[in-house]
Amino acid sequence: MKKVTIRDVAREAGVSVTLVSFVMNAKMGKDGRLDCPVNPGTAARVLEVAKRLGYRRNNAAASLRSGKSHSIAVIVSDIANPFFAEICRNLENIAYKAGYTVIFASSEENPTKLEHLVDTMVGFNVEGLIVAPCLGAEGALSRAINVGIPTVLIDRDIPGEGFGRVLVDNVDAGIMATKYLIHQGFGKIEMISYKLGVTSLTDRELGYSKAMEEAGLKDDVMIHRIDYETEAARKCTIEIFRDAAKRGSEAFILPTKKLAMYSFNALNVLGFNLPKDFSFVCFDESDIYDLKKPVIPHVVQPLEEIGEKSFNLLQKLIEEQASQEDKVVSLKAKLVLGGHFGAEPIEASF
Amino acid sequence: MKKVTIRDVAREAGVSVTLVSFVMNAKMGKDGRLDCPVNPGTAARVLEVAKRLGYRRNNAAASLRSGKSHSIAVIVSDIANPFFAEICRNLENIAYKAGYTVIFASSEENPTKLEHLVDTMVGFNVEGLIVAPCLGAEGALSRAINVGIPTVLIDRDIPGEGFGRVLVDNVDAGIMATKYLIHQGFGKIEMISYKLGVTSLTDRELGYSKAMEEAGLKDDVMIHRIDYETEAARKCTIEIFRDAAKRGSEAFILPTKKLAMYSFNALNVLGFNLPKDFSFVCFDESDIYDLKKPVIPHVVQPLEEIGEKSFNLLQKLIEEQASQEDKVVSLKAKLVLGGHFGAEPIEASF
DNA sequence: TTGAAAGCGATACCAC
DNA sequence: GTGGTATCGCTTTCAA
Repeated sequence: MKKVTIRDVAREAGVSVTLVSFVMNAKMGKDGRLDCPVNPGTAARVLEVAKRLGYRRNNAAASLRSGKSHSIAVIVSDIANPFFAEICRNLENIAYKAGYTVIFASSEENPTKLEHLVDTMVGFNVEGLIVAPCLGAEGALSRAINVGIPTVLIDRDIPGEGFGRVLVDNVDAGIMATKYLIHQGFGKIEMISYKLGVTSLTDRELGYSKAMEEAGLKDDVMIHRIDYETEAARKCTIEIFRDAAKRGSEAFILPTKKLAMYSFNALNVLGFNLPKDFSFVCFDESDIYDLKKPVIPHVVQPLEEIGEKSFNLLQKLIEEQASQEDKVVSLKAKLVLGGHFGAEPIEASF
Repeated sequence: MKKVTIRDVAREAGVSVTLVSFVMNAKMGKDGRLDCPVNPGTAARVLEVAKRLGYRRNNAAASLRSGKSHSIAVIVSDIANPFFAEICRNLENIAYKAGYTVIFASSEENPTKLEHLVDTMVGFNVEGLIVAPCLGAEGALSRAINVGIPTVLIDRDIPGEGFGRVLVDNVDAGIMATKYLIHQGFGKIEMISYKLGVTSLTDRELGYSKAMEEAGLKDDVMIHRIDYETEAARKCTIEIFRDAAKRGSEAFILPTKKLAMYSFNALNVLGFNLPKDFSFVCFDESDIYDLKKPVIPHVVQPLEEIGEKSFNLLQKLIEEQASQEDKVVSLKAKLVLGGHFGAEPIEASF
C-alpha cells in the first residue's frame, strides 16, 4: 500500500541506492545483458527485489533531478475531432517506439486553457510540445519557446520564430479540388467556407480562387462564408443550395467534413441528389463519402505522415540536431476518387 | 532561457521562498483578493516579480514534495476511436472545471503498452486513473490499485476488487434493439458480432438472445461471429448477407459501428437496399445513420454521462468519500429513431 | 564495481 | 505575516 522507494530496494538487496539506480536505468544490450557497470549477479538480485517489492520509479523525482522526462506533450484543439484523434494515434505509436511517452491534451479552441495546459506540461518537464494552435495561442507558445521547450506546430500556422512546422499545403489542396471539377467539365463551381479565418481554410479558399482564375473562370468565383458550427450555419447552408439551383450552380467544394455534412443535409431537405443535381468535392474522411455511389471525391490529408514527421522533427529539435530547413515540413494532400472500403483508394493529381 | 525558480523570485522580491510559495498557490477569494496569510502589498510585489521573471512552477518538484499533482490520467484502448475520443473530451471538460489536469494516453489494445503507461502515469504522481481496459489489463491495474491509485473502469469490465466502475448496461441495449425490431413485426432477426469476447459485445449478444426467447423466437436466434477488423471479416459479411437473402432473413442487429459499415458495404456489393430488403438496428454513431431516409435506428451510449460520472466517481475515490455503492455506476443506452442533424433525436424505449 | 553525499525545486512545519 | 530549513525520491559526480 505504501510507496516503495529506491532506498527500500537498496536496503532489502543489501546494496547502495546508486547501484539500484544503475540497474533500474540500464537498457538491454544486444547480448541480452544489462549494459551497466554492475556485477550481473548483483543486478539480478536488485531486479528480483525490485519486482518482489513492487518498486516503481517516481518520475517526478527522477525528472526533477535529471531535468529529463522522456515524455512529450501533444496539445490539439479538439481531441474529439477524428482528424486530430488519428494524428494523435499515429504520433503515439512512433513516439512509443522511440522510447517516449506521449501526453495528450485538448485546448477546446480556448487560448486560456491552452496556456494552462502548456504550463502544466512544461511543469511536468516534458521535453517538447506538438501543438495544433487555436486562435490566440501565440503568447503561450512563444513563452514555451523562450524557456527552451522545443515546439512543433501542426495543422495551423501562427507567426513566430523558432517553431518547428509540419503543415499541409492547403493552397495546393484547394487548387487540386477545383481543377478536378473543371476537368470534369464544370464551370460554375462554388465554395462554402467558415468566417473563421484560420490558415488551413483561407489557404483552401485561395487555392480555389487561383485555379478558377487560371481557368479563366474568375467571374464565377463564389465563396460563401458561414458561421462556425452553429444551428444558424446549418440552416444557412440550406438557403445557399436553394439559391444555387436557381443560379445554375453545378458544383461545390466543401473544405471541411462538417461543411460537407451540412451540405448533404441541405440536399436531403431540398430533395436534391448527387451527382444528378450537383457535384461535390469534399474534404477529410467520412463514412458517407465512401458509401455513396459513385464515391464522392474528397481531399484527404496525410494523417500518418503528419504524426510521423512532427515527432521526428520534435526529436531533432530536442536533440538540437535540426537544421534551419528541417524546421519546416510541407506535406501534400491527396484527392481520393474511389476506394470504398476494401478496395484500394484511387488517388488523382489535378 | 534558463529556468527561473522560486528562489530567484524570492531573492528578487526580497522575501522568503515560503512567501512566494504561499502567493503562487493562493486562490482568488470572492472579494478578488488572495486568500493567504500574506500582506497584500507583498503579494502584489511577488506576483509582479514572478511575472517579470517568467516564473513557472516546476510540477515535478511540487508533486514530489506534496505527493499531489492535481492531475489524473485517462487511458483508453484506442484514442482514434470517436467513441473514446468523445468520452475523453467530456471528461477533460469536467475535470478542468474541477481544477484537474487530464493526461490522455492510448494503449492500442496492447497490454504491455498499457502496463508501461500505467507505470509512467503513476510515476507522474497522477492522483487517479480512468481506464478502458484492453485484454490482459488485469495485472497492471490491480497493481495500480494495490499501490493506492484510485482507478475507475469504463466501457469494459474486468474482474478485480477495488475498482470503480462506470459501465453501460449492454444486456439492456441488446434487448432494446431486439424488441424494437420485433415490435416492427420482424421475426427472423439475426446478429453479426465479433469473436472477440469482450463484455460489451457478449452482453449485447445476451440481450438479443434473451429478447428473442421471451418473444418465443428462440429457434430463430442466429449470431454470426466474425474476425476482428480484418479484410476477411469484411468479405465474410458479404457472404452472410448473400445467404441471408436465401434464408429469408428480415432484420439484423449490428452491435458496433464497424460491423454496420461492413454490412452497408455488403448491401452495396450485393445490390440490396435498406429498408426494402432488410431492416437494421445499428450501434454507436455514424454520419450514415442520420443521413439515410428513413434514419437508421441506432443504439447510442451516453458518452457525456460516461465522462462525467467516471470523473465524479474518481474524485470521490481520491477524496476517499466513495461508499461501496458509489463504486458501481450503471448507465442505460438509448435507441435513437430519428433526428438527422438539427432535429431533436427521437428516443424510444422498448 | 560499489557507495557516500550533494543537490534538483518545491512544500510544510515550526519558530519568530 | 514572515522566514529558516528539513525533506520528497531520484540521479549524478567523485572517491574508494
